[in-house]
Amino acid sequence: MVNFPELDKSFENTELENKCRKLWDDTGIYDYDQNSEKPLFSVDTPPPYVSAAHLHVGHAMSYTQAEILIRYKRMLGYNIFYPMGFDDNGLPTERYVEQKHKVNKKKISRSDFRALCIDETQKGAKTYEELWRSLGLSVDWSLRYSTIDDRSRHTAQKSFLDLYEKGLIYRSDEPVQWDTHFETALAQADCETIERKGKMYDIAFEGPDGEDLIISTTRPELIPACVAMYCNPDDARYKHLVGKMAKVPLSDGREVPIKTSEEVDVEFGTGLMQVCTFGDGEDVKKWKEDKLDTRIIMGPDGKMTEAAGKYAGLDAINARANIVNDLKEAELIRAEQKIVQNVTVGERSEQPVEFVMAPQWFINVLDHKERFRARMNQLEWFPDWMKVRLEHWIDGLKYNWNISRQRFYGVPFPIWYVQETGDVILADEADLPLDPLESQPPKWAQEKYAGMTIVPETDVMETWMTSSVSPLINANWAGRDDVKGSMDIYPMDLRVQAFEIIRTWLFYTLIKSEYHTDSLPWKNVMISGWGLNEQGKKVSKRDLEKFTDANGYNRYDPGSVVEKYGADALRYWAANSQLGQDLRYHEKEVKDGRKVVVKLWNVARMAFMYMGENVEPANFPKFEDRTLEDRWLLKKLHQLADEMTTAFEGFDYASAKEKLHKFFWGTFCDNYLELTKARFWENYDWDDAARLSAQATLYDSLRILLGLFAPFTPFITEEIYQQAGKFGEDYSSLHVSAWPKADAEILGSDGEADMDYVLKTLAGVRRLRSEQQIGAGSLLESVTIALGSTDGDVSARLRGIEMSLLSAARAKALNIETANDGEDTAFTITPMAAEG
RNA sequence: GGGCGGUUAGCUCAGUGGUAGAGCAUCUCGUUUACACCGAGAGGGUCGGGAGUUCAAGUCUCUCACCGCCCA
Repeated sequence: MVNFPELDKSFENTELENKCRKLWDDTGIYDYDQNSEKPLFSVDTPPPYVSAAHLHVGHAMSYTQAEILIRYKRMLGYNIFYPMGFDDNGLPTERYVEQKHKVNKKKISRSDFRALCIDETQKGAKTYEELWRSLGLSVDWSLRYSTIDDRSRHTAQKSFLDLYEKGLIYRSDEPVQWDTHFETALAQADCETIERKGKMYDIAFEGPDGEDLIISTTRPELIPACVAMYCNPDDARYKHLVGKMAKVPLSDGREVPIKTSEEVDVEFGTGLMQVCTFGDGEDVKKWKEDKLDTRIIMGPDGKMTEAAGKYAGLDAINARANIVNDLKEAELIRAEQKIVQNVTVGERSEQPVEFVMAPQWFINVLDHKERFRARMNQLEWFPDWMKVRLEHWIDGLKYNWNISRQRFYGVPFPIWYVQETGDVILADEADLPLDPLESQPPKWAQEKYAGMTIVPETDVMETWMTSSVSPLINANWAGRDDVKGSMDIYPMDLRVQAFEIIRTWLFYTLIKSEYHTDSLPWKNVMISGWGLNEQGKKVSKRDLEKFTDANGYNRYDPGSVVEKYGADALRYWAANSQLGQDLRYHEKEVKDGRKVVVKLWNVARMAFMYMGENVEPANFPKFEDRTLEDRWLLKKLHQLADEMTTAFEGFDYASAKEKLHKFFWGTFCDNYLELTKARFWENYDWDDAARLSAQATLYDSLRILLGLFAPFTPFITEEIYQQAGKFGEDYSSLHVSAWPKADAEILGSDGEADMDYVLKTLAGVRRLRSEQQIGAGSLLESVTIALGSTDGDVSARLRGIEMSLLSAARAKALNIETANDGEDTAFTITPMAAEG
C-alpha cells in the first residue's frame, strides 16, 4: 500500500538539497563497504590543487560527467569505492602562498613556509569538499586523502625506496630543465611551447685563417658559453674546417673546436651553429655525446654569473641587448631578422626554460618505452582516440623523469648523504613517512658512518611523484592500519580525468604501476574535455574574478550557479558534452536543466494527484490487460531503459541523457500524459478498469523515470522518491535502488499498432486547433476522420479505440468518413468547435 | 612541419550509409483542471569547400581551408 500526498506547488532548491544531503549522510549510502559481498567498482579521481579557489564550472562539468557514471554503477549493485583526494603540494601551492602572504621563500624559514602552505591547503580543502558535496558528488569522504598527509607521504617515499632498490632511479649531476622564476628543476611534462616574436642574428666567428664563420642564433647572450661550433659532415663548404678551431667573438681570442653532427641542418642559416652550455636540449645532447667543455654563465635565478664577465648580474634579456650592442660595435653582426620563434617555457611561470647543472634524482623512463606502450594498449580508453595522445607523448620522450624540486613544500626524499663518501643512506620503510631534515638516519647507518658527516637531502619530490601513486594510496599499498583501502581494490576499475594531464598524471601513474606492481593501475580510463567560456577559451582565473557581481555572484563559479539554479541543473548541463569533447558554457543553458527539474516535480505532482492514496500495486492490471496508450508508453519506456543501459556501458552518459530528455519531454509529457489525463476527467466515458490501468502505468513509469533520471539529477529524484513513500520499497535511498531493467516481455510485445492512429489524431487535431486558433483546452463537438482507404477493417478498428481517439482529440464525438479519393493512407481530421 | 579533435539552424550542440534533429533565440496562437521555469504551431540548413565510392553520403575515402589543443 502506497500513499501519494499532494505535493507543494513549488519547491526551494537549496532547502531540498540540504534535506537530501542530510539523508545521504545519515544513511551512509555512499560509504564503501569493505565486507560487502557485492562486486566492486573502484574509481581513481583527480586530486585537484586546493591552493587557490580556482574551481570553475569546467571542473564541475568533468567531475560530474564521471560521477553520473558512478551513480549508474552504484544502482547496478556495485560496491563503490569512490574517494576524493586533494593535491596540496607542489608549485601551485607555493606560488599561491607566496602571492597571498607576500613572502619570498628565500627570506622565510622552511618550516614557517610549510606551515603557511598547510594552513592554506586545509582552508582550500574545506571549501572544495563543501563544493563537491553541494554538487551531489557521491564520494565516500572517509576515503579522502591529501597528497601531503601521512599516507600519501608514506606511499610516495615507499615508491622512491622501491624504485631505488629496483635500480630504476638514479642521481645524476647533469643539465636539467630549469625554471628561473621558481628556481627549481622541471620535468619535460612541466614545460610547454609558446610562440613569440624574436630576432635572429647572424654573428661572425673567426675561422682558423682569419675568415668569417657566420652562425645564426636567437640567443647571442650565450656566446660567452659557447663551447663548440658544428656543421653537417656532408656540408662541402665547411669540410676543410672540421677538427680546427674557431675564435669566439668578444672573448679575447678564446677558441672552440669545429665539429660535425648529422643533426645540423645544412639549410638553416649558413649551416654553421654554435653549441653553448646550455641553450637547449640539443646543446645538452652534443655536450654529453662529444664530452664538450662546460662554461656555465647563467645562475639558477636566470642572471648571468661572474663567468659572463662584464655581463654578470644581467638577466637574459638585458645581457642579450648589451651583447648585441657590443657585437655591433665590433661589426660582428652581419644580419638580423625578425622572426616568430617557439620557446619552451615553464608551465606555471611562463618563463623561458633554461638549463642548470645540479644533482637531481631521475626515474629511468627512456629505457622502458615499449613496456609502457604495451600497458597503454591493454587499457580500455573512453573515448578511444585519446590513447593516441599518450602514444605520441611516449614516442616523443627525450628526458628521463626528473623528480627533484628545489622547493620547500612537498614530500621529502627519505634519504641522507654521507659527505665523505657520497654514499646514499635510505630510510627504513618502517620509519616512513619521515623528513630527513627532522629525523636521524637509521641506526645501522649511524653506526656504519660514525664520525663522518651525514647530511639530509633538502630537495623535495615533485608533486607528480605523489599523485602518480594515487591508486596505490587508495589501495593502501603502504600497509597502514589507519586506512580503509586494501590491495584487493587494485588494479582499480576506472580512472577519470581531463585530457590535459594525460602526459603527466596518466602517464606517470602507468609508469609507477608498471614498476611497482607489474600491472595496470586501472582497467578503464575515461577522459573528459574542458568546459570553456563563451569565447571558447579555457575558463581562466580572470573570468572568475572579472565577472563577479556586487552580490558575489559569478556565472563561472559552480557554488554561485548551484545556489541560483540548483545542483541538478548544473549537473544536467554537464552531461551535454560528449565524452572527451569540450563544451562552451553559457549560463542560460543551465536553465535548461533547471526546467527539467521543475518539470519532473510537476509531473510527480500530477501523477501523485491521479494516483492518490491507498494505492495497491498488487491490484494493478497485468501489462497485457492495460490500455493501448499504457502498453505503448511502457514499451517505449523499457526500450529507453535498454538504450540508456547500452549507452552507459560504453561510458556514454551524453547519449543516455539525450535519449532520456527526448523521451521525457516529448513522448512522456507532451504525448502520453496529455492523452492520459482524459481518463481522470468527468466528461469522458472511460471506465474504472481504464482508470486503474492509467494509475498503474503512472506508477510504473514514474518509478522507472526516477531511476533513469537519478544519476543526472540526484536531488529532485530523491525528493520525489521519498515523498512517494519510496514506492513501498525497502531501499533507504533511490540511489541505492536497482537500476531500471528492461523487461523482455514488454520489449517484445506488439499490438500497439493502433497507437499510430491515436498519435496521428493527436498531432492532426493540434495542428488544426492552432490554425483555427482554438485553445487546446476547449472540448470539441466532434472530430471527423476521413479515410482514403475503403478498407472496412480500419473503420472497425477505429471504433474499437474510440475512447482513445476522443481523448486525443478532446472531442465529444467521433465521425468516420470514407473519402473516395483512392488514396490508401489519407487521414484527415476535421474538428468543429463546441458552442460557447 | 607532424599528430589529435572540431567545422551541421542566429547561438550551444546531437546525429548509428536510407525523408536533416534538440535546447535556446525568432514569429503566430493559447490564462488548459502537473507545469507560463507551460503548451500548440511556424519560419529558419547548398551539413566548411572540392573530388571520389555507392542505387543512396552530414555519415565512408581522398584533398583543401579554417578553429582548438598537443608535439617539433
